[in-house]
Amino acid sequence: MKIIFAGTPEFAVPALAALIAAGHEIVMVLTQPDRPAGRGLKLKASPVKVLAEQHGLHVFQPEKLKDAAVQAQIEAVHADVIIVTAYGLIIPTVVLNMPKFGCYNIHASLLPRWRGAAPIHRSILMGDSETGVTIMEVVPALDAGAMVSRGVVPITESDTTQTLHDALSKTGADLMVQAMAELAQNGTLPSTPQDETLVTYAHKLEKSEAAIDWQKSAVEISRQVRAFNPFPVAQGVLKGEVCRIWMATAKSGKAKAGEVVSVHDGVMVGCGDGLLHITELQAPGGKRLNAQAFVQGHHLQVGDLFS
RNA sequence: CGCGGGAUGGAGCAGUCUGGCAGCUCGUCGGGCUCAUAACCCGAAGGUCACAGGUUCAAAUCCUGUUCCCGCAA
Repeated sequence: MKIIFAGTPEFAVPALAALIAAGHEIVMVLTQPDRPAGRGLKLKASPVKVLAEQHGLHVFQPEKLKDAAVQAQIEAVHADVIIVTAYGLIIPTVVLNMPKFGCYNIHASLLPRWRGAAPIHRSILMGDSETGVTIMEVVPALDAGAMVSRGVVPITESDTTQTLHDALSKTGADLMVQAMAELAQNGTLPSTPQDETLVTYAHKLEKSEAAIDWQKSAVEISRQVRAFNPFPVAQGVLKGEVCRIWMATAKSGKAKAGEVVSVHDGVMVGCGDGLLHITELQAPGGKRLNAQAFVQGHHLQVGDLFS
C-alpha cells in the first residue's frame, strides 16, 4: 500500500515504525515544521521527522494545507491511503478525498468519549476505569468519523498520562497495521458510526489546572497528579516554594488539609478526604526525586504544610 | 546570544552575599545493645567542592571562559 503518514509528536512514532516494518510503501511523511523549542529556542525536528529521516522517507512540512501548491504536492504522490495520528493540523476536505481508500486516524480514547485534544489526561482526571484507542475514518468534523476498530486499556492506580500514552500509542500502532492489512486485502474497511448521544470532549489542559487544592479528596488529587504527569505536572506550595508533585496515590486516613503527617516511606499529606501518599516530587531548580531523597535533603518534617 | 535556577564523599542538601580547619540528613563498612524495631549507642571509610584559567598570603566562596543538568517560554 502506498501510504501518506501524517503525524508529529512521540505518540505517532510507533505507528510509523510499525507501518514501515509491515512493509508498506510510505510515499510521504507529513509533519509539522521544525519549531523553536527547548532552552535557547533552537529549531527542533519533530519525533516523527527524526524517524522518517532515519529511514530516508520523503518528509514534507508545510505550514498549512490550504495552499493549492501544497495540495498539489500531496496529490502528486498518488497515495492509496492517508494515515493521521496526532498531526496537529486540520486536513482540508480536498485532501481527505485524494487517496482512493480514504483517510484513517488513531485517536487515544474509546470514542465517542473524549473527542479532542487531551483524551488521555481527561480520562485519568475523571477517574475512568479504562480507556483505549480507536481507529476511525477521518471526516471534516473533529474526531467524529465512523469507527473501524478499538483497543481497550485498563487504567490502574499507578498509571500516569505518560504510561498510558506509551501503552496507547503501541496499541494504536498494532491496530492500524491490522486495519491496513485488511484494507489492502479487501479494498474496504467496515465501520460503525459513533453514537452522538455519548460524545464528550477532552479540552486542552490549562496551566492553571495544575495547582493542587488540598481541600479536595485524596482520590481526586491523586488523579490530578497522575493525569498531569509528565505535563504540566501538578504542583503545591511548600515553605513558600512551588513544589511539583510527580507521583502520588490515595490512602485512607484523616489529617488537616495540606499537613504532612508522615515522612517515612513516602510523604503522607492530609486532604479534604483521605491522605495523599506522595512518592516522587521536585523542588525548584532540582530534578525529580523520590520522596525519601527529597525528605533528607530538604529536611521535610511532620507538621510542615502544603498550600 | 529568549528568561531564570543549579553542579559540594554513594543519594539529597547547607555553606558562596561578608575569602580563613569540608558541614547536615541519610546510605555504606566495622563494633555494641535489644524479646523486638524505618529503634538506639560507639567507631570508620569515602571529596581533584563540574571543567579551564585568573586575583589573593589564602578560593567551594571573588573575576573570566567552557561543559552538563533543571524550570519558564514555545
